[in-house]
Order: sequence, then structure tokens, then C-alpha cells
Amino acid sequence: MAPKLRDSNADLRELKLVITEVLATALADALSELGIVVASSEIHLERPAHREHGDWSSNVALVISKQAGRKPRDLAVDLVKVLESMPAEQIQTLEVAGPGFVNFHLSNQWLHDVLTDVVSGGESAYARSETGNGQSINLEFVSANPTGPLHAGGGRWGAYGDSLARIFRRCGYETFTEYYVNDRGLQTELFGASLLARRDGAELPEGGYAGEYVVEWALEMPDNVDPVAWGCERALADVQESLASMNVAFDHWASEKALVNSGAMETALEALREGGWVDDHEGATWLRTSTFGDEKDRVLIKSDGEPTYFVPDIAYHTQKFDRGNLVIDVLGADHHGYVPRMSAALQMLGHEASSYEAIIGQNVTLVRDGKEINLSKRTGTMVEVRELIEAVGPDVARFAYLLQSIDTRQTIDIDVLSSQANENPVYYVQYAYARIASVGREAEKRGVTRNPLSEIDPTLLTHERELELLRALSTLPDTIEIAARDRAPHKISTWIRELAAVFHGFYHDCPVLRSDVESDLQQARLWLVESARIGFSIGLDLLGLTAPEEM
RNA sequence: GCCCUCGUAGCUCAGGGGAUAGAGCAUUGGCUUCCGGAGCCAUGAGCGCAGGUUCGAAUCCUGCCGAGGGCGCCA
Repeated sequence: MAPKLRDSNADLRELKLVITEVLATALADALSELGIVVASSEIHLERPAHREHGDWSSNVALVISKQAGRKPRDLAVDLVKVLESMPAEQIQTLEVAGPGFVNFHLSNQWLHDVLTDVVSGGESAYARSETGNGQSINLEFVSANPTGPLHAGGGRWGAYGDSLARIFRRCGYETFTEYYVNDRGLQTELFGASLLARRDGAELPEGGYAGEYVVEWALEMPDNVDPVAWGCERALADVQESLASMNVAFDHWASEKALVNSGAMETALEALREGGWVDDHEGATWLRTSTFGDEKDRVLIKSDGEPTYFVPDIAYHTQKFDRGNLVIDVLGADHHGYVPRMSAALQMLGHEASSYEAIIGQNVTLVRDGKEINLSKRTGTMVEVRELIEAVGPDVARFAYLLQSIDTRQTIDIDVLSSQANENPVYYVQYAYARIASVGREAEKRGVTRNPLSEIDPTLLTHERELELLRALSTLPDTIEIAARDRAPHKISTWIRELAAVFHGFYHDCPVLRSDVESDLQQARLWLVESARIGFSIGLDLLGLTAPEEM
């Protein structure tokens, strides 16, 4: 019986690499040779953290030792004996190490095959996965109220959501991105009233918007317009401009006002009533969300007859299923309590619990002049994302957002970011790309051209720096799939920094165009550089960063 | 009080069952021949605390401590 490899392993692109298939098969055969039946799902074939532990490693012996009633190392030794008796040309040496790992040291051929994979696949096909095949995702993010410029905290959701969408798409998910524009309701009315007050030199309304931008925009506002509608449009245009400058794009800007005018609220309410989920008491209308695990029931229609924000939100989320089977909201931590009620409402309307997902991102702390800034509408303090972008440039800003996990609180100190902009890791990565472009320019200058791939000899790539580069490239397919699975674009950031590190090492130690480099080796290295370029290009694109030819 | 997230090097963060826990910044010291030194090499220092599960825990579970957020007929 063949060992069952861990499910997540089976999902991984690794298994599509011939080498893992070879190893898994060999392991399975060796086990049955020894008469060992394995039913554990804990068996892995993994990439060891340390080079001395080989190219691949399996923990089989450790996992099955108890049920086999034997010591792990003894088991591993037997396993290795059997494996050694089987023909597997890629396996160079086998060893038992540590508590009982079976380590596979492979010939360099598998890495040389990576070069061919990358180059023949190219930017469009290498590390493109089909795990999402046939599934569609509707991804909503940012959705800041159109009552002012986007602040630097909102930029995090923009960078995150946009990159996640790119990752989803590369994994074969049809992905539709949306921004929900709350262009009606109390906040927009207060905002409109604030604009009017500023224009007329009157006193701000209670709870009005005191930001400096309100004063500026009030001056732009024509006389005969609805201040609410004009203000929302003005703010939205501002937000759109900021996001666009960060290379963040949306497929759809959903207007709450249009949604409400379409009667969608009534439709949603009616459906909920028909389902028997709605109660009227205490003068209000309630939704029994506690039935689906919410802390308590929620009000749909207030006792003053006005619907709460919850109603249009339900209607909106219902419609999103027209544009995706899996609906995902990216929310700030301050909205996490909102998730159970929305999930409840959608289940009442017949959607599977698993078809709605909320990604809760930790909020951003904004710091200026060494002091934490509370985003306050009353005092009008904020750090605009535009200000950040103007200070450090879109790539630095975007990479700063994408460097860390969305689960950790992030501090954006505009002073620190500005002063250390030139130390931002994005330059380390982009510099590597620029160096590659530079090699291309220099090659042209020297009249060196790349021969067809079929004519080069990749086995000449034996320098440890060259092999490291290929190893890094070989992990991209996995990395992308894991980034998609974990909704973690920062894993791409981590990967591309690693790629940059090994490329700079290669560049330092392995001259390509220098006159003392023998021509066959030069050809192989030229293609290696090309494969690195493809890797950078894919990674930078997923992160939404530019790939500069020169810096 | 209840719920969510986090606590890793001096600082900012990766690593989220596997062997010796990694980067960047900061420190210190090296790298002059032709592809870009925004680079390369070396350098010290760390998993909040206490239990538990496991062959194996930074990783999973429980408790405690600490930080942030949430518990409206606000959005």
C-alpha cells in the first residue's frame, strides 16, 4: 500500500514536479517492500531548512515507528537500504539523519530542469497554478467612506487586497474586486453639511468634519449642487486617484445609493421575512442572527422607521454572489464583530456558510512627529495615503504595506518611512532587476546574444550560487499557492527578497559577460539570468510593484 | 466581564509540527582588474511566563502577564 502523503502536500505544485513523484513513489515501494502499511496523514516530503540535510527529506520513519513497533532510526536505515536497491537516477545519495529522517541528496539535474521549466514557461506560465480552476472569488476591500481622502491606514487594505487578487488570479481563480461606496446615510449627510458650513463660513454641525480638506474642497464646490452628492463624488475621486497611484485597481465601484434606489433593500428584507427570520418588537424590526451563532439579534429597522446600515449591506452582499461563488470581505479589526451577523444573514438567504469569508486585518497605527495620531473626524487629524506616496513613492509605500502579515499590527511612521526610504527592501529587489536589465544592455553592447535554449548545456551551472538561484526559483510555484491559500501576499514579499539575495550573490561571484568566461558557460549563465528575470517579473507583478530597467 | 488578533535579536519583521529559529536596519571588521558597490563577505545578540499534547513545539491546547481592537436601534 502506498503511503498517503499529507493532503496539503498533494495540493502543492511540488507533486507536479517530476522529482517529488519519483521520490514519493520510491518511498511507497520501499515501504511495501518492508511490508509496512501506512495510513498516517502526517507523512511529509519536504524541503529541509538546512542544505546539509539534502534536497528533500521525509519523516516517514518517525511517524510510523510507533505503529511499526520499531525504532525510527532502524526503520529509516532499512528504508534507505531498499531505496538504494531501486533505480532512481536523480537520487545521488541517501542518508539517515537526526532522529530518523530519510534525506535525499539529488543530482543537480533536477535543478537544471528548473531552468528549463522557468524559461519555457516564461512570465505568463511559470508558477501559474490551476488550484482555483472553475472557482470564482468576489473580493471586497478598502471601502472607506467617501467623506474625505484615504488615510494611510486604508492604503494597507488597498495594497493587500490588490495583491491578493493578483495571487488568486495566478492560481486560476476568476477574481472580481469591489469597493463599496457608502454614498448615502448619516455620515455623508454630515459631510455634506460640513462642506456647506465651510463654504458659508458657518459653524460646523454637531459631529461634523473638521479636516482641512473640507475647507479646501468647500471652495471648489459650485453653488447649485447637492452638497452630499457633490462631496461624495469629490471624495471618491480623491480616493480613486490615491489608489490608482499605488497601482491598486477595482473591477467595480458599488454605490450604496444606487443599490438602495434599485429597491434591493426591500427585496432582501422580503426574502428574510419569508424565511421567517424577522421579528418585530420594541417598536423595531429584528433579525434573529443569534440562531446562527451571533452574540445577539440585530436591528434591521429602527423604531424611528429608518433601516440600519445592516439592511443595504445584506442586499449588497447578496448581489455579490452574482459576481463570485466565494465572497470575501477584507475588514479592519474594528469590524470583526460584524462578521457573525453578515454570515448569519447570508445563511438565512440560502448561502453556504463556507461561501462567505471575512479576512480580518489588524489596524494600522499612524505616527507623525513621534506621536501616535488618532484618526479623528472632529479634530481632523490624519495622515493621507497621498502624503505617504508623495513622500516615499508608490513602490516604497506599497512594499512597506506588503512586508508583513496582515495579522500583525502595523505602524506607519511617515517620518521614519521618509527618512529610511532609500533603505526600503524594495530597492534591494528592484536593484537586482535593474542589474539583470543592465546585463542585457551590456550584452548587446558586446555583441553577445543568447543561443536557443535547446543548444545550451545547463549542466555547466555547478557553482553553489547558481544552484541557489535555481533552488529559489523552484520554490515559487509553492509559494504562490501557499500565499493564495493563506491569503498572505507577504509570503511573496519574503520570497522575492530571498530571490534578490541569491541573485546578488550570484551576480557577485559569477561573471556572465566578462571576457574570461568560457562561451558555453556564458550561454548557460545568460539563460540563468533570464530565468531570474522571469522570477522577479512574476513576483513584482503579484506585489503590484514596478520592475525598473534602471535605477 | 466576554470575544478576536498579536507578543521572536537593540529596532522593524519573517518562520505557524521537524533537525543548528532567519532577514533588513543599527554595531564592528573586510571586499580596487572588464557585466551597476543601491552590491558581496564576516560579526554579537532572541522565541513574554507556566503547564499540557507529541518521537519532536517558536508553531497546537489551557492558564497567566502584556499590547491593540470589538462588544449601539453608529457605520
